[in-house]
Amino acid sequence: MEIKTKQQGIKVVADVLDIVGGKWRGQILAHLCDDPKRFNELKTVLNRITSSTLTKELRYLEDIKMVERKIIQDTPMIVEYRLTTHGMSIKDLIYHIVEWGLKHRDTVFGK
Amino acid sequence: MEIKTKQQGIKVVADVLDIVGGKWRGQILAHLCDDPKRFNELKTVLNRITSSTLTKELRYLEDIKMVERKIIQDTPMIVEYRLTTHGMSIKDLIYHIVEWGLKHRDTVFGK
DNA sequence: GGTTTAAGTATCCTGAAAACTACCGGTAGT
DNA sequence: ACTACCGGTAGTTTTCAGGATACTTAAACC
Repeated sequence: MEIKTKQQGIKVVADVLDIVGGKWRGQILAHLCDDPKRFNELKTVLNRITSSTLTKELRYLEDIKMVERKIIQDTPMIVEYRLTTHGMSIKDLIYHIVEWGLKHRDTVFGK
Repeated sequence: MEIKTKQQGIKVVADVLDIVGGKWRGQILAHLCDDPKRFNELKTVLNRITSSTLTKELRYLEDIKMVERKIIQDTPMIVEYRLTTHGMSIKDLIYHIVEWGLKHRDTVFGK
């Protein structure tokens, strides 16, 4: 659990940004930080995402054990998505991202 | 400089990930954390990036004031890229990214 | 019987990011 | 004269994430 070489550190950065990157994954994780959300709740709050894309992203996040899908009720179908215990660890990182963004948005986003 | 609403926080996350996301930008910034680097140094260390892509990414990072381009010598041409004082602030965030990656890579990248 | 709601699937399609290829001007080396 | 190095630019092509659109299953309400 340590950086042995420079290149190794860079690879970690690339890998993490691969998980959290893309148009939606970061936002989905950020939304799940607070509390579990149902499929259509996520769909509403993530303006303009389509069902198929949301499904794809959620399946990916499940695969990497960040998010779990829980069927709350069969009929009517109620499904809840929440961070796994492991996924919770992303909260801190997201907090740091928001912190940096708030401090530096003006310079970077040119206002 | 504060989060007023939930949606605002999410937008910050999306914006930051937009800067640092993509295939190369995070890696370029990570490499520049340690010390300034010349164009071809970056090109070598970022395996498989092409000149045109590297140029595009560097211009973008210049535009948002994260990186500065400095002509060290005219002939032979020597150009150095370094983080701006402002850009230095990303070091901490990258450190947090690496830290999270090292702790969680095994679960997430399935080993 | 028709419509609505929830949580999706299945296809096809598009647009933007990145790759590929070729080229430039100036200099130094052989 | 030829080649290689440095830091690019220009134009085209490929790739694939994400978007658009339509459909599904099962129950519940009107």
